[in-house]
Amino acid sequence: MSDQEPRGAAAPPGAQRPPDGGAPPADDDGTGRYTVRSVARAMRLVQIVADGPANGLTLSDLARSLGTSKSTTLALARTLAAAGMLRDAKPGPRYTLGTTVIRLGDIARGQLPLGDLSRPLLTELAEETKMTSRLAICDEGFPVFIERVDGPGSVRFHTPLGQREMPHASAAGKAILATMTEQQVRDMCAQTGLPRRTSHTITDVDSLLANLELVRSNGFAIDDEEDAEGIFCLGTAIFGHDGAVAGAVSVTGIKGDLPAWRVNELGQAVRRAADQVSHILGGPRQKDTGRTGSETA
Amino acid sequence: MSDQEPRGAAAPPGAQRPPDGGAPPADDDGTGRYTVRSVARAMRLVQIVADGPANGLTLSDLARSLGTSKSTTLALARTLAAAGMLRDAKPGPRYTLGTTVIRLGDIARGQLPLGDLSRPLLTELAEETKMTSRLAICDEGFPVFIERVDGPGSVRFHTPLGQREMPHASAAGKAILATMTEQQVRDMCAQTGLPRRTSHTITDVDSLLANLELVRSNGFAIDDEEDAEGIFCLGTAIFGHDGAVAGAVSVTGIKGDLPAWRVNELGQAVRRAADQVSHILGGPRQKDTGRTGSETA
DNA sequence: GCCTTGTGTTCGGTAGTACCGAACGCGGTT
DNA sequence: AACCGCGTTCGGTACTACCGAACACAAGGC
Repeated sequence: MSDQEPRGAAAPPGAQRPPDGGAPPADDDGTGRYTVRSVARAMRLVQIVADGPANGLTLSDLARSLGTSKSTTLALARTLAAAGMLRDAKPGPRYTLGTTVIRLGDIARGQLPLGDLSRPLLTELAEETKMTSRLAICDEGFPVFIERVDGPGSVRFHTPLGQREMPHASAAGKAILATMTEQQVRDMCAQTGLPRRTSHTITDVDSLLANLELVRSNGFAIDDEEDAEGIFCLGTAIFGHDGAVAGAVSVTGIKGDLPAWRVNELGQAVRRAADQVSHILGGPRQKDTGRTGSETA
Repeated sequence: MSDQEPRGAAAPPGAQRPPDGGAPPADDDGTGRYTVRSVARAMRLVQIVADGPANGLTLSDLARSLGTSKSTTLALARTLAAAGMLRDAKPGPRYTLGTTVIRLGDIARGQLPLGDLSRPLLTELAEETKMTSRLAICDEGFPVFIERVDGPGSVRFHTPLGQREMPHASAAGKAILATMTEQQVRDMCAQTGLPRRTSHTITDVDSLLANLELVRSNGFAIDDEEDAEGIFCLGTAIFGHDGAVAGAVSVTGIKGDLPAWRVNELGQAVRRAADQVSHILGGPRQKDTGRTGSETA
């Protein structure tokens, strides 16, 4: 986040370091140890373009955001453009994301066994519940949505794909957490904390653990305006062939549109869909309650 | 493809290049001039993983495919993994595509004005025609599909997104070519040639030009087993707010399922959908015949 | 059992290169 | 005209990305 370039600013021009090399490889870009700087920069460049406006950014914009000189930025951008990751629009070169990105994303979803297979099930679920239904994979404990089917005539939510969601403030996240041991849950929470998103967000571990107990007995997790005001989600976990949690299925809708008496019915529908996904994966159906088998791992 | 590393092998150690610069910066990686080598390699690495098996590749596999040492490959892979572009699976580190790729792809489609907006239209078209319907953007003359909606109960075709299709052997491609001048078409063909895909593929420019004339008078383009045996496609162009061709809409199905008398009806349906997309973009409806207006450009 | 072959990993050392800054040519606005 | 801003090119040098060898570990063969 707050990484600044140690390159041009810090080193006095005359100070030539003795060649015997007292300096270790010098932690690279703030990201980690032993990485390739120019590549890390290039990836940050892509991120910048992705976060930028839809009509693209100029080279100077990129140079400023990246904190490098224009010439360096040009070289990076050219290389990325040659690979199709970036694309320079015609009038007054503005860089946007290239088509290769789309292709890679499509391949990634296809390789992620759940990719295409779950689509029909999500479509069915979306029609049945009239809500936006999504499928998430479990990425080191975090839910990451990889597929989305909007309900018929439903409002379109801003639901980005491929992004880590907060485990404690999403239905999918809590469905996944509910399959873990208490210690694992505590470890997860230690990583990210439990940042408040709305006035309903669960912000202490003990309340979360109690909530997860409820998830286990109900068979589905609920996000009742805990992530965004007015938004209601409901999700259940799915399991892979090894019995470990593989992700979750969830539905999203406007809280006001949803009478309380429908919640249980929705929960059953989501759970039925999730079980079918688990079945495709060769995994077990969701356990009714309590133990989930992942404890021995 | 057949680029070999000029690094350690080619340059004699003592031969110090005269500083006046007789040699130009030495074409980098085979990709283009003035690019950053390590970044180009990193992107090739991602491509290799994408083209590899779904269960991933080992580091040694990557090193072999990339033609670099394991240590270099490790540094590249680590950097990419830190950015989320790659992901090392748990048992015996195997690299697969990371979730960032999915996120970027989703953003890219969202930024590509057609992204979400066209979805409902494609869904409608898919239900109406009972065929797989897709939307392509025009990338330097080439059609690149960015959205796909499978028809109800239709066979799932292998239809990768974000990939350049052959202009002469796809309905979308010919729909786009039909908006160009003869010279532009010839230039396009000169770039890629007209490789034969099936026994029905059009392989000489004059036949192609004649076919395009037919496209203009019909108002839609047909791919009658020209790209793949047994596959029938039908497409029409869409236009942006500047009046230039922006892409195409096409439907795909099994040739045998499609009686000849339905072709015209399908053409009208596709064209109606394409016109609606054009309308969303603020562009003109497709012209009935002949001139397409892009000739003056 | 040991030896072999594979894996992923770390560590020096050097040559090469990725980086910056300055200068250039353009098209726009003040 | 003079002025920014843009994208682009060109040298030169400090740095860094690269390789190769060595290491630790796991699996498979004789």
